[in-house]
Amino acid sequence: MSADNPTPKPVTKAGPSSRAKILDSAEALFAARGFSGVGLREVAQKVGLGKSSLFHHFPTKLSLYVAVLERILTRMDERLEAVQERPESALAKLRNWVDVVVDTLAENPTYAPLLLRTLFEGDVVDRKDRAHLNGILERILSRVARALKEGIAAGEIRPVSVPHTLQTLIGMSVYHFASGEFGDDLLQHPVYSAAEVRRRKQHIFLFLEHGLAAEPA
Amino acid sequence: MSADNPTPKPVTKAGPSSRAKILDSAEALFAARGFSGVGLREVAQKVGLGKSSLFHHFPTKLSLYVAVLERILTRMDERLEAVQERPESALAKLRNWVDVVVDTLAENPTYAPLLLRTLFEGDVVDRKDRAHLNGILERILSRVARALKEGIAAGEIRPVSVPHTLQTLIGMSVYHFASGEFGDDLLQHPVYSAAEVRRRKQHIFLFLEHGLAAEPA
DNA sequence: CCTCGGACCGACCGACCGGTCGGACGGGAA
DNA sequence: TTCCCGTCCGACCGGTCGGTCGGTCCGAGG
Repeated sequence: MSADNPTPKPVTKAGPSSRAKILDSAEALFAARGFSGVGLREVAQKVGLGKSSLFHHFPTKLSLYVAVLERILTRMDERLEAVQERPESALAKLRNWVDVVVDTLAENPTYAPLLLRTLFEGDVVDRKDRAHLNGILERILSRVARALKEGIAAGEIRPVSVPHTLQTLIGMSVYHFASGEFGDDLLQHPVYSAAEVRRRKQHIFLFLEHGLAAEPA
Repeated sequence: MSADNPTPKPVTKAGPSSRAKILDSAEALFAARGFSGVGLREVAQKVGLGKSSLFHHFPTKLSLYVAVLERILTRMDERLEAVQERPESALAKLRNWVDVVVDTLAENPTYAPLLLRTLFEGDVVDRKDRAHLNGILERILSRVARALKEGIAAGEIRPVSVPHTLQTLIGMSVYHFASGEFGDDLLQHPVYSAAEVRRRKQHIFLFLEHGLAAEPA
């Protein structure tokens, strides 16, 4: 069903691990052209293996795709977990998470496109795998949802709809880094350039705090 | 290159127009599974024609895809054009446009997924077609961009980055309606239900005006 | 020494892909 | 009636798809 153990045994010694190399190549290709747009021959060639060798590590093309997604979601979750939750204000917590999410997406240009694609290609992933991936995603989102609810209860945050706010946050971060050449054209600089990443963070922060309206002063 | 005239001649009489039926079916399938995920046999079967008949209306699969996109962008542009630009406040103009865009996306569930997909599958569309589609898109975005700039100049809107704000607006509207089952799960109701569409609009309006922070009062 | 098993490979399978071709059908003009 | 032309179709093309199969290679363990 879903991918098996990350590595059944650490390879005995500690090679560059074909499995990891396959995941790397597949991640790049799937991000660029999607599940149905990528052939296993291409993946194999990019890794430097024969196509049939892929099947020694992943039973089907789909299981490879799911393994790629699982690795991304797990890494994202780990990075968010590492952010200590000091008893700050809810808005400050939100700032921290946006900070980490944007950094992670910016450092790994394959993540945002791949995550967004999965929403569309969701029907290619069966219920079993979906449930598994949703579990990891759930952990990520629940952290943010909790902070939102606490902030609302404390009167620090407007009584917004939590799910709608989550959608807005995803849209502001994931979509932006998945917008590819279109985004590059719209901003007149590369979306993934250090300067634009910084601007994006600031834009999101200020938007969360003030919206678009100017200070009433 | 790009699709030819919307209809070279109105079909002589005015049949249900095979061409339009092909576009309808292709739009639904491409929205669900993307360019490479859909075969022309499937499109033909859904229309009720033989596969070879498709080639009498569109020279290649790609030209069909581009024609679908063109129709969507054109319709979206027409609906936005119909919104008269009474000399309102910039924020009120923005509200009007968000209103129209959300309505259009909500009434046509294929639009949002298809538009977002195109960002990813952009490399399948050649430069010629890209330029043509971007022209239509440009008209849509420039309207909003102008309102933003005017609002900023008038001191009504914070001095935000216009491109980043456009990205945020797209994320809040298009992404949300493209989020499929994931969105349905997150909200606990269908994203496209009338009630949730209304809530989405209100969420966006209030977010634009206030962000997340509670009134300082 | 021999065996065992994991990693790897080339050749091959049936199915399906986008696209072509020659012709059938049918209504309007001459 | 004849011809034309737009619409449509079935059969077919070369090529690629995901996946299978039999077998090679090689280092570890007895």
